[in-house]
Amino acid sequence: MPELPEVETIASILRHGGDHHPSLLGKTILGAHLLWERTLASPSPAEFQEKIFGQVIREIGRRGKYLLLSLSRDTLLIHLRMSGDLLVEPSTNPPAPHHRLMFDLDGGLRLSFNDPRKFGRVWLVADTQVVLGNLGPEPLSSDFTPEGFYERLQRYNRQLKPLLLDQTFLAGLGNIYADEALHRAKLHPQVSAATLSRTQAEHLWASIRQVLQEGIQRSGASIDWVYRGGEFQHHFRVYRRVGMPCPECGTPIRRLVIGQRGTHFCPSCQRLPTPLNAP
DNA sequence: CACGAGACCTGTTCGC
DNA sequence: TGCGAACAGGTCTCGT
Repeated sequence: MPELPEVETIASILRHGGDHHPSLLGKTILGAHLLWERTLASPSPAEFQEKIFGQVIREIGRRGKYLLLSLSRDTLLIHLRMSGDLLVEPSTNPPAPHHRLMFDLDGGLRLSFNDPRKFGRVWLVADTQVVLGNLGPEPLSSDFTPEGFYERLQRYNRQLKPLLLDQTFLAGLGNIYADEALHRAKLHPQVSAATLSRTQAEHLWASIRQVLQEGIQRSGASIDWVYRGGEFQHHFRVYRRVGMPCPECGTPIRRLVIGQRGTHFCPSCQRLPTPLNAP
């Protein structure tokens, strides 16, 4: 589920409080219950239990698709992968189906990591660089510039779609926002990054920021049974809209598999450049 | 270096 | 209706 806008939305809810719970800032972690072993990436379960006890949640942030809870001594990093979600509930609730890790907090609250597909991972580390060290630039930060983006695109003779999904190239884009950004930039997902003109690169840069900002503004996208609250799914222009008309030109949207991911695009607005030596 | 396949998992939806 | 196939917001590892 969660790409940058969804993780940002969850971080914001945990930081400022939600409909039925207060902010988690200042809460003390009284204990952890690990229900699916592999959810905890590091350290060992025993060390995790021992280290997390008594730490206070000081800050709640995000880097790429990682949720960051800065604690008294360490940082708790959470990656939701495909189906993960976080909820705050009374600590007396019985564990719901698919709960993988639960944190008891003071005030009778519990922070629960729910993840049907079990792909999500949690780390407790002193140094976040161990986990976040290879991430690419943060697309909404001021140091992500159109000039720098153009120069980095030039370095890769790779198809655009898989490159945009590569978190070491750019942090936070996932399948939905990559498809939506490419459509707004009128670029075919299989165009080689290195062939983009300066203007095309700048257009893509602006499109990426636009879709992410709109996603955040609409509290993310909610699809299927995972994650609730977001509205961005009502504003997709191509994602999962096979056969429906392109909002720009009316041509039916098509789907391709690129890098093992379903890819949605308008075959009219997003054309592959014709080779110069074509017959 | 660039790319594809397979793995990790469970649940929903689609097609016959 | 039933049942298997296809598909799903992500990332890692291996082989070519």
